[in-house]
Amino acid sequence: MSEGLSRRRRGATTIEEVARAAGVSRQTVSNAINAPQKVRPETLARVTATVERLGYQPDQSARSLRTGARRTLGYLAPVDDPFDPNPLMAGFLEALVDAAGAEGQRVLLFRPAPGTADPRPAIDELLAARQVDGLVLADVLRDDLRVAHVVRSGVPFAAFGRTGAGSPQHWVDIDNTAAMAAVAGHLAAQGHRRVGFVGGAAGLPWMADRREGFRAEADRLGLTVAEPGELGTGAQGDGVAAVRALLRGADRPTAVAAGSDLLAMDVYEAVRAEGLTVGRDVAVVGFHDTPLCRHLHPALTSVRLPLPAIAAGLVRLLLAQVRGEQPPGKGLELPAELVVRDSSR
Amino acid sequence: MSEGLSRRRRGATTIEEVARAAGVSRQTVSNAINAPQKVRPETLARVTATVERLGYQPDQSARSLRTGARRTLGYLAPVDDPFDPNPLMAGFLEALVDAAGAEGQRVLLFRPAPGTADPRPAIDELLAARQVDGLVLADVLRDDLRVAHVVRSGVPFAAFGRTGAGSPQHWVDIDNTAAMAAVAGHLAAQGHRRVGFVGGAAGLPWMADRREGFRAEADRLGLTVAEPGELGTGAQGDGVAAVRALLRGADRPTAVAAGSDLLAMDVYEAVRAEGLTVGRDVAVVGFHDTPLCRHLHPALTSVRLPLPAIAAGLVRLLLAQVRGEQPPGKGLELPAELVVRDSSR
DNA sequence: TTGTAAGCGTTATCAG
DNA sequence: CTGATAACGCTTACAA
Repeated sequence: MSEGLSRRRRGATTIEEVARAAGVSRQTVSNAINAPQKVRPETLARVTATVERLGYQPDQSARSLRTGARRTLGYLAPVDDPFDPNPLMAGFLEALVDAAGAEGQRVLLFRPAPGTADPRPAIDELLAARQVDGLVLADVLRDDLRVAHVVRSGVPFAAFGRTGAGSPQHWVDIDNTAAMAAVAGHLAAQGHRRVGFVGGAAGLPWMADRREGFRAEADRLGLTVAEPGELGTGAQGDGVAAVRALLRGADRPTAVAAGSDLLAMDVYEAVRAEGLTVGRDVAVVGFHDTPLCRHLHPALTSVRLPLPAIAAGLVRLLLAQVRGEQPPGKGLELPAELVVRDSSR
Repeated sequence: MSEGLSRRRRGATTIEEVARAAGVSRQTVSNAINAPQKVRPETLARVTATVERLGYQPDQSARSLRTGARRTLGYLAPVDDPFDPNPLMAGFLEALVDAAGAEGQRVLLFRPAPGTADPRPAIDELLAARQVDGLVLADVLRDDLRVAHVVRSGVPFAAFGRTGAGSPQHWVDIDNTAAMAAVAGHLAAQGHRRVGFVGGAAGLPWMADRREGFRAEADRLGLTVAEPGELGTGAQGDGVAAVRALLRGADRPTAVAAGSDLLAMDVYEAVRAEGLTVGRDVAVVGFHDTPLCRHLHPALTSVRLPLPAIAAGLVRLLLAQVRGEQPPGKGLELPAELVVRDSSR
């Protein structure tokens, strides 16, 4: 019986104890918590006070076993390229935990087994053990293995990033196109006529959207857009070399928009290497508004993602499915905000 | 009864179904999973195969209710200063999830309610609902409110960072002193005689250790150490100004060690602003080895934290307590590795 | 409105 | 080594 003892030692108050202390039955306490309108106000007050006094909370395992609801959302942490990690992972997670908490949900982190790239076994395990009510996926591609898998398994999910046309449109994303159009507009308003775009590794849908959004608006405004040639992500220096080439010659761009703050750092270096000054000779704009921006000199203008709104949207989308409601048939596209700093004014 | 139906829809295989399919009783299946040595090998094989085939995993809620073990560790996400976020949050979390997973544990993220600074109510809630077996705390100070609180509540915990002498020594930390001694040694070996240290906001114990470790070893090696005056964290530019002052005059340091990679960025800027070149006129060393290092020009020498080992140590420490074993009476101090790049050679 | 009884899926106890 | 029975703490019909 040392087992029951150790459990008791954790100070776990049970519903039974609350009931006894309040002079009512177990079920009345349960009702007071889950269906207060079923309890006479005066009884409710007494029970609530007792709950408060004893610091009682229902045991989540017992509750889950009975109701089937885990009150927990799983977040599949992407396996990052250490060279180019998701710069928002930490901030997004914090926003997600807050948004989930506002709906009474916890966030459970999980990852593929180390050394494994395929996340599907990890997903299956989590679902088989019934530890979550739904899943949040980040960095979702149009054609994503994870999405296909969770759709097949039937678990509620919500994606940060867009799913393909064949999949349920359970996603939230920022409007990359509009954000970069705003960047182009900002640069035009500052008087720039020749602008550059640095997007890094091709193929990522959000990067493609940023490029297109920038080019289209720049065209509309009569700006000339230049892009460097191949620009690998990660390997140091070659990105800089490509941007330097862009900055040579008489008709060099007077402003460069980058697809991420890290890429903007490369642009800073290229500008310096060409003997020019960021913010005076060449304006630079980044993307993500990481803490980095304020540590660069001059401070970097960047596009800020509405992380709390994104997280709230994902949680709402997820809980709608958990409750069996029909989620909206299309994704949620949120605006991102341009934060202007000295690098572009 | 639509409730039972929806739960069933999730495809949850029960132990009962496995037992039927394998032609044994429930308990035999349970034994096969939890105490294989109690089951005759041939039966075990049959049961295991059936478990595999049906993708069965015990329902974690039921299991927790019965055994008291949640198989889940709580991670209290620090409320970051957006100006100076913990640069390792993402990487540390990934390591923690991996380390926990290796021991069959999940990681549950939680935070104080938004707008609240005091993490204690959030801790109490999590414990009252019995959702975790133990807690991981990060960025722990010698005299930490959170530590005092969890000690009082009696829940197993492990701290990244050091706890005060009055608290249980359930912590893992890097050897900041030795790491910075290694930095001083490295700079001395490169022929530097006058070196600087930039530590940012005073008062943080790890920063104090870094400073002391650096100064002590520099002294021992006969180096002259200079430090800037007040150097606020966050507010842009003033840190740079302080470092610039340090770099003026004939006996300027030829190398500067920074207490973080972000501070090293300020040093880069100060060096440039003084018309000098990083890596040639002034060597620079950072701390944390964030992805930033490889995006700076020249690439930044930095101190890499052994995140997987730290995470593994924390999990081991935590599980020892959960199992009722006596944890070691002192903390675990792990070495950090100096990664030399072009900024200091 | 309250109390009674049942059962969620699992593991531990104890008899075979 | 295997099979019946009880219990973990809770919620939800159902009857009072």
